[in-house]
Amino acid sequence: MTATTGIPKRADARRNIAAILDAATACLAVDPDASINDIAIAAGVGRVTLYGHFPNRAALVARVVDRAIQNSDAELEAVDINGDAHEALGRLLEASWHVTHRYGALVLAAQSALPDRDFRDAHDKPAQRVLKLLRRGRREGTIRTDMPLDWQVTTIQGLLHAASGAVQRGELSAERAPALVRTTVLAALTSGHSDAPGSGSSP
Amino acid sequence: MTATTGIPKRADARRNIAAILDAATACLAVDPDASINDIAIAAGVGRVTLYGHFPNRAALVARVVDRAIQNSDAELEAVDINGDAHEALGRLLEASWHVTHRYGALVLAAQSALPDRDFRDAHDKPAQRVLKLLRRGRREGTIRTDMPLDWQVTTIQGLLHAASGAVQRGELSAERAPALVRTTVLAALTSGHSDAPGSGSSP
DNA sequence: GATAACTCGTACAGGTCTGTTCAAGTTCTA
DNA sequence: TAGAACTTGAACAGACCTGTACGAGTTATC
Repeated sequence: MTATTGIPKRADARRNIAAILDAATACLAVDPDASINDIAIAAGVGRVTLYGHFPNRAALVARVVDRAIQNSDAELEAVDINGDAHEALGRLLEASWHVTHRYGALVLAAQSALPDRDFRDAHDKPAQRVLKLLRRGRREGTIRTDMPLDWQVTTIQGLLHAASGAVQRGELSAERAPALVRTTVLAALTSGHSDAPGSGSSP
Repeated sequence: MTATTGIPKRADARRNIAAILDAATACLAVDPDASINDIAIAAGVGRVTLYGHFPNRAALVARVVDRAIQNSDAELEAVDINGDAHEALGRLLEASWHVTHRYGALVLAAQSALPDRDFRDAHDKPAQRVLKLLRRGRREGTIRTDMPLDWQVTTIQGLLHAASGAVQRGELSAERAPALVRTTVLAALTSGHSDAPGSGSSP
């Protein structure tokens, strides 16, 4: 996706682009309606410079989201999905928490700035990972099957967002959040008896 | 709260005010950033007429939210809180679902248009009811006590919003939602064994 | 049916945001 | 060090929103 043009950008240009992308990520994660002006200022460049690198708001948001997805994907890819589905889901949840918390409301910015299709594709990808794991858990009997699979995904996303919001509002410490999300989601989706008292660190 | 002025409004004025309030509720529930223009059109009145009844956006939103809170409160007040806490919470959840679904994103409109204090007060009130019930459930041993009370409230709100969103996006039918919310929340917050298979209609 | 209350369209002022242009500077690169 | 690439502030046009003003037309109410 990186420009097919043979001429490489100048060093300062590349530096600025990176700064803009970083600033945009930070701004949009907090306020999905952050203006181009705010972002330019946060990046330490002029508004015109920003427009020199990104044709419009949508393009910028798209790039930011793209990068966020890529990073998130790498982070989630590193999670060990094998072994007991219950345990694996727990690990995936904690990793997902970090991603959700870091990128916060960015998803909302994407939703209003990107064409529906693009947004859909981007947001669905991480869901696939969860979906796969849930299917396995259902097959193995650790995940309850008396509710739609989609709803279980919705449940997970909902709780992740809720936790992220609570932390941002200062109602919950960022340290406690991942364990709580893990415990709560597992309790909600587990079929039989549920234990998982502490945030177990058993090797 | 209704104007202390002795002179009652004319009939058509009252009718229009009602129409504006209804339209505003509907518009804001879908898009918290709906413009005054959109609302006026939806209400079937001129923009100027709207400004004749409400001095500004904030005042209109405040009235809409006020009414929504009042209605919600009545609806939730009608729920039987007595008896088994587990069962009672189930009933309260289904009622809460209807409220959440009806007023959707209105809470967001309130958040950005109202002074923080007013908003806080309004949104905290319904939470009190849940809080009270959760406390009792914890005391009685039906609700798990190994996670903060606040988090449990957050969990409930998060799942309600998630369900509302899923229905609006067409991923979930409005009929199935209440039972799913109920089952899922109870599974998440119940301490011991959890049953609640079907959406029981046992008298 | 007369009068006050109400509505309506148009139009305006002030604000914010987006995206573009331009002319002048700065900095990388070769 | 020369030239191309890049940055920059100021300034503009266009869009949209809020809130206000006005004059003419409707409609409830007594």
